[in-house]
Amino acid sequence: MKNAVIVEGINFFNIKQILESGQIFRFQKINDTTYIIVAKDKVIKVGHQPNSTSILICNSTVGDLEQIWKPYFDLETNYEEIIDTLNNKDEHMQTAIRFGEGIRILRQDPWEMLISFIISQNNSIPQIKNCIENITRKFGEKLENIDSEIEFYSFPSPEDLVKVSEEELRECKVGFRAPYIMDACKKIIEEEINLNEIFTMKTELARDTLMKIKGVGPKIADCILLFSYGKMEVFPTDVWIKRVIEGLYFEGKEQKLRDIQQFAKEYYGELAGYAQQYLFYYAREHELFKK
DNA sequence: TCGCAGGGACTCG
DNA sequence: CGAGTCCCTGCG
Repeated sequence: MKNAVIVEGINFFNIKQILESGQIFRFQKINDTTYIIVAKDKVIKVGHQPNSTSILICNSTVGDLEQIWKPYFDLETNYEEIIDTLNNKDEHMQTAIRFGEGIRILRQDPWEMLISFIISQNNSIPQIKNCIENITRKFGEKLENIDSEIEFYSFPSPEDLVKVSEEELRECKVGFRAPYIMDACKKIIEEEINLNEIFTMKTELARDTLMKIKGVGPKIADCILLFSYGKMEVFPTDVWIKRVIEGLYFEGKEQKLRDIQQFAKEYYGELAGYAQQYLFYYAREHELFKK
């Protein structure tokens, strides 16, 4: 494989856990230790053996590694410290962390996350992936291939998507979310919302700003804040994590969304986002607290 | 085979 | 607030 780089000395990194913890939709599994990822208008292949401290990244230069992939994979963050702190909370958290201690929270593109999580509402993961792939194939541009078998496309920009009709969007099978996507495009193009400014906003204002877009409620806003803006104190609360928290900390009694958020804020503090990822991955893989 | 629910949010009453 | 509704399709 041409242009492969190796990163050494990385602990708490497991490519399968990172990609299958629900934060990313554009990846393809080759086998348990090899995945293709499409991000930043690039296609890379990542190879990593569990318990190894080195990561192989194909189709990357050393420059890309430093500028793009180290931040993208959150390799600069000290996960040992995060894990130590969360492990002190209780045995549930310890169990969840032991199961998914190689999870890292990716820093993905805000625009792509905005559209992707709008699509995610009341939808299943295979279906979400399909919609996004349809959109990239229809409105994106073909990316340089790393091995001629599969073709990948860039995620279309707001400028690309704003020209698209509702009917064309519906052809991508996004259904009732098509007007939401159009509203997102419109608000970005007309500069009612500037996605870059959200980086510098405090979390509350950032969330309120995102929620001005139709189809973006608290859960989707929090996903965007966590998975692309590095706002680690948010706690995206979907039906799964809600049942997990109710099951572990409220004797299985149903709570209001507000109560779950309040609990997470008090109990996990600025590490709430990480806690959410560990709990979510653990519960889903084991189908705990399934309805 | 077929009906149902799925990582929510909107819109009413 | 609470309940009903929303495209679409993978999965039971």
